[in-house]
Amino acid sequence: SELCRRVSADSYRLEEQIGFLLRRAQQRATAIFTARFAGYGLTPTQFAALAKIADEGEVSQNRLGRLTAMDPATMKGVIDRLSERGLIARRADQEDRRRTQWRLSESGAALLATAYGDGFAVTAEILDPLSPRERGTLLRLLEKMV
Amino acid sequence: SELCRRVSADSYRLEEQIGFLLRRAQQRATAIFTARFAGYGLTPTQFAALAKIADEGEVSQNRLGRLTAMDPATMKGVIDRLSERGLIARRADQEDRRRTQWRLSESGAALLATAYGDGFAVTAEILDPLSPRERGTLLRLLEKMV
DNA sequence: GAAAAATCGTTCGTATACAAACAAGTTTAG
DNA sequence: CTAAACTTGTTTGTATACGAACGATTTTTC
Repeated sequence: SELCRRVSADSYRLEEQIGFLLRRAQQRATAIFTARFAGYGLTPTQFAALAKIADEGEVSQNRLGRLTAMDPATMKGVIDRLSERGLIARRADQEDRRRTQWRLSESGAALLATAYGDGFAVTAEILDPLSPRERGTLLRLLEKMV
Repeated sequence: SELCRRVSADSYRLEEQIGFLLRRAQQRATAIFTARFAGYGLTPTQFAALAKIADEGEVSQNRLGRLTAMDPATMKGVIDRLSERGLIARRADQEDRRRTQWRLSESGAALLATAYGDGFAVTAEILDPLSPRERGTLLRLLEKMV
């Protein structure tokens, strides 16, 4: 139609745009994670938060957000849900009264210890379509782009 | 501490997991898009929907969802917002009374005609950290992985 | 031709994701 | 030392994203 001709989209192909490909790749990655972690009831961001708290031992909410690439508003929701489930415990910071420090609870540590193996399995499944060499290349290029 | 030792996360590095890298890459891509498209008031998914409707001329809601990689529930929200802004127009399908067909309105076509250029600019900015050769490699690997 | 299966669009609930504005507390500049 | 600037965490509002369940309709199967 006249309308379509005028828009003239001949050269813009959505399927080839990096933004669209990244969105689809992340959808697939999330689906693989969700299937594997159904039994834990953990989302990718919740698992990332637990893993980083474990790395740090004790960490403030804002710093945890920076380490896991979540903004403060998003971090609050993730922390609230982990806290409600008793997987993490808070401690008021004496030196800076604005801060809340978080650490793993006993059950959080136990859950995470079991879940790590599935974390590796998720990564392996996501990368399965690629050769070992391609996997390294992809990680390197994504790292360079971010 | 005992808790940390037992979790033993030494080998799981969040920063190197493909899922985490994809999430960060998409965050950056979305931020670049949002900055460039602030004047249009269009989100990445809304732009993708408009571009695909333009490609198809007229398309059903479910088919549009498949073309833009959105599930039906997500598609409904995107369609509703585009429709409320008058950028797309509906038509009841005579052959299949379950279907709603969508096409660009005059203003939607006009907006999209201008926006394509910024779409290309967004792609260019996202890929800017990579060499031309690396850009091709990244697209090929993402395509293979999805 | 009737029952079964599939498709289309909708609704609800939960979970990121982020802009914007805010209060409370801490650090820095002059 | 004090005012300005910054940091920390919270709240609100909007927009994906998807599982699950649903009614209406169409297609397939037998």
